[in-house]
Amino acid sequence: MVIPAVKKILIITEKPSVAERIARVLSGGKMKEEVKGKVKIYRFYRGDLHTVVPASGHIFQLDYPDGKWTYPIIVEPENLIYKPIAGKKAYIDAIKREAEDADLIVIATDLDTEGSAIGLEILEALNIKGEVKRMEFSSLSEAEIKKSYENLKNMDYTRAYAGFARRVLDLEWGANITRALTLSARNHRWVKLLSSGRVQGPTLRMIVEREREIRSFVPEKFYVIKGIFEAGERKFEAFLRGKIKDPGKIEEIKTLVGSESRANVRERKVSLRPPPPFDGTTMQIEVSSITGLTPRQIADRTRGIAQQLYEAGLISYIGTESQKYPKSWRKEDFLDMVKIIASYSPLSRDAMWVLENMREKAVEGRKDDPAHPCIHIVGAPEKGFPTENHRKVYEIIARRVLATLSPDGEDMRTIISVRIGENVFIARGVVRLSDGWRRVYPFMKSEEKPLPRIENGQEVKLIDIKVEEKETKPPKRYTPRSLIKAMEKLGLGTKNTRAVILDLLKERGYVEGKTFRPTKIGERVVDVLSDLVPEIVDPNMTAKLDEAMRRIEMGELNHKDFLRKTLNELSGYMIKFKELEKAIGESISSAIEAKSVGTCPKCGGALVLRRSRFGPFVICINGDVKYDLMPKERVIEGSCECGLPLVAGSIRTKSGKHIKYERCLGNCDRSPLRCSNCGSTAIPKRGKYGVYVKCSSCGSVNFFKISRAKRG
DNA sequence: GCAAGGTC
Repeated sequence: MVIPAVKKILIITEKPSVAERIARVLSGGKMKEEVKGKVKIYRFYRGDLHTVVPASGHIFQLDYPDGKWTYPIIVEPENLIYKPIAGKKAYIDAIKREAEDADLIVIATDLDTEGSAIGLEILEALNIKGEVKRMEFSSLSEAEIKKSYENLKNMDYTRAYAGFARRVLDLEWGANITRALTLSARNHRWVKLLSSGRVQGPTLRMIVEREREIRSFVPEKFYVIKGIFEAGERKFEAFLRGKIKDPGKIEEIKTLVGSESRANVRERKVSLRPPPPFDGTTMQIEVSSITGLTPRQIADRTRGIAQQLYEAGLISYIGTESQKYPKSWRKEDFLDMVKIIASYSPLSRDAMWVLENMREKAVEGRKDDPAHPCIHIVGAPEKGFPTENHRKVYEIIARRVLATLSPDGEDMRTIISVRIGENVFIARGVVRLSDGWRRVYPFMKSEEKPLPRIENGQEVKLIDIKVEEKETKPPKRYTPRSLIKAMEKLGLGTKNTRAVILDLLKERGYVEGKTFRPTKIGERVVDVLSDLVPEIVDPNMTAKLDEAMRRIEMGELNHKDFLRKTLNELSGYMIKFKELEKAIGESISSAIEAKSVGTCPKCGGALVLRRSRFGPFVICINGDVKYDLMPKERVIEGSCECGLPLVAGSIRTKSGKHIKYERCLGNCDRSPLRCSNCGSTAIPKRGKYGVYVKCSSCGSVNFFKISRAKRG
């Protein structure tokens, strides 16, 4: 008897949820789950032995081989290395172990350049040899998973190379420019890090340019002219069309008072479609603006209100990016959902109304997510809600769902225009004809502005003119939202990275405030880069990269050729930078307002207050001395007799009493903190588990809790 | 100490 050899097929996915889904579909639900470390892997037989193991996004990071922190540093792409990303070890280990005895590796990461690059990085970093295939699917429907599995493709190397080229370019340009900026400034002033990159650069430039537009803005006066008209018994107001800048025009218009003319009245019915169902992001934004809760309170992964509603089985997955209902849903499924809402008494009247007036097809939005449908209702609470906020969030989501199944609303829009000579006055009105979905979802603004009934052609008389003086306003600073939109328009960053990059600009000290005001350093960095490395502050670089990636993927362009060319360009810029390093450094560092808190005892330079993730510290601008502050201490006015600044803080004794204290930054003898045992100077220290006070002479340790030391 | 991109 011949026992047929069973092969081991290893399927590697981009994330755990996809591993689970693929295993479930291909095994018909009969897979076995094994937990390796914190990673869940799945095994099943389908003829051969199949193992599905997830990655977690990128698990290796492209980096320079260890070396000196200098520039220019241009490394051939093949000499860059893949470093394991901290925190991803469990995934790396699981994949490595499962790949060892696999006969066939199937890369089942997302079907885009980044997904293929993740596949390539796993193959190369783990040195996986042998047969490799690619599973190509763009949705996680059962049919598509099965189809892609039955039609395995060759590994899509060109697509992966396109992603690899992006990574190399971003790393080498970013690291070179960051090092160049930082090192040049450091010769003059102490700076932590001055970074830039393909996305940071143009984004910061937009912020700086906006600020300069605001600064150079000259307001202009203009006039809004309102005519009061009389038509028989009725009166209405209409605005003169056009922007009036010439005050002489006002007098001219005033002479028209008393004129008669005929009204031109146009009416138009408009239907207003319901809004689409929520995806995760729009849910957060909208629920936050209706309730005043912060997006974090709503969607925090562990304690968020919506997250809890999801875990309680009341709403569907909130992390979705889809604004579409499940593709498999038929009319009955929608009816079932509305019935669930109807079973929740505060909404049952509205839900019943929707059942009676349900539209043919639910309204859906453009955004889609292969893994999850839009946020919808899956259950009703049995015994109310734990808090009022839970109730509010649930009801808003339920109402949103109802709205998508409700009929259009209808408004009547009226425009009355009156011409007197060359001047046209216009009045606009809106009246609600039917609420439609607005009955169940009353959160979107739609104001009614009724106008008196005027017939088309009716005679009207201008009886008064009112003038309001106004000024043109400068453009507004960016808000996080408007800036993210602007980035999106230019193709800068991705939906996952835009907000992260804005945080980074803040952390670097380039911008401050809620409305992105550039700091002096931010402006100087933009100026220096515009001058020396214009490419890195130009959104065009991203456009060029996108085009190159497209061509690499199509096989029209060799990624090595592309990289050679762009790294050559970079090298040219960096050589120029190095030559001018002194002047650049002076220029940047002159913008760094190192607010001095004292003078360095070693070199006499300024002492400045900084903050790291471990807490505040004081450092000499030349880096000669550095003093840590306890997390809640601050530098206060005046100085210790030894010349160093004084700091103030408070400690809590074991009995819970708070004691305020001041001390010398250098903990010299004048420090008022005394050991409770022997009376000599005691020094607060920062340890792993918090802050404690240790006596320098008798060594006794008093555990005063100042505050918990932050973990890195 | 760096970038930008995934995922959590």
